[in-house]
Amino acid sequence: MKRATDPDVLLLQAAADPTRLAILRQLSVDGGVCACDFTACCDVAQPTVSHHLKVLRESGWVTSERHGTSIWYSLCPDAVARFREIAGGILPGAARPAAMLGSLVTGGVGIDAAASTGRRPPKVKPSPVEAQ
Amino acid sequence: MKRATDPDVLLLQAAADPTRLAILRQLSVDGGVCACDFTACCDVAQPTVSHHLKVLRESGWVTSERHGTSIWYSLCPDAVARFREIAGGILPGAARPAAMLGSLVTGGVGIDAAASTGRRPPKVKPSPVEAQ
DNA sequence: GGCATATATTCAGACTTGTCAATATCTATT
DNA sequence: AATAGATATTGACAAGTCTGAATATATGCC
Repeated sequence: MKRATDPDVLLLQAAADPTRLAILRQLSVDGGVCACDFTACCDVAQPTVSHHLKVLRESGWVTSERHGTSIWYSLCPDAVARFREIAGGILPGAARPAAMLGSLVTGGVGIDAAASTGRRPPKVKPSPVEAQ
Repeated sequence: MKRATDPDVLLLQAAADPTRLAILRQLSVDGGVCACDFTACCDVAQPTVSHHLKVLRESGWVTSERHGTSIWYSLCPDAVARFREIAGGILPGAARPAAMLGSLVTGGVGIDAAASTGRRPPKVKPSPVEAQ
């Protein structure tokens, strides 16, 4: 497996687990939650909760604060904001025919279909939109 | 590993991979992209691209459409919208002291801190907010 | 049909992840 | 200091994932 280094991917990977998403949602509802309470909402053993909390901590999703013997977790606003940005950055731009506008619209950032692969389109390479 | 069944988790899992996130972002920029072009933007072999496209297809992220020998992929608006909803559903509600309002606010959906674990808070269980 | 191109599938290997039992660490209380 | 409770760490195992080589399938053109 190619170890993920992109921070966005790390953030998504941390959220992409049933137990951890449940933890995030619980924190979203309750604001600050004692670590001991997650064993109930997630139906896993205590070491497992601790493991997932560690993953969330190291990926920047949550911060912890000790109070007596228990430890309280809460969401990290930066991570929440970044998550929204990632989601907001993906748009279904299916209306634009890539073959015609792709290189213009992307301005060199995106793929120039012909140049990137070093080959020509077979004969014509019609967009799925304009074809039909 | 506990197989994920929650559709939200499946959607996140599909996006939480460097190659697949790159594919999603490329689709977000270009609208409709020929499968052959992803090998360039992701720097992986053709079978690998095909594998990731399958994952994205089965998780509902993309739809495919054949045109001649090539196959065009585009983002599925529903998945994009759902992704935004998931992101929007996580809020850093750290301002609310869970110990005081938790059971009231969640109305039985969230955790009732005292009841869920079948035990009482040690002596007092102060919120990290009100403590200090 | 035969050939070339594009995409999908199969298979195997290396690596990662989720889980829990056992144990350790830390804190507060007596 | 001893004890009790909460959380973290270690270790091990099962299961999943990513990857690419080899191969199969599908489409279009001659």
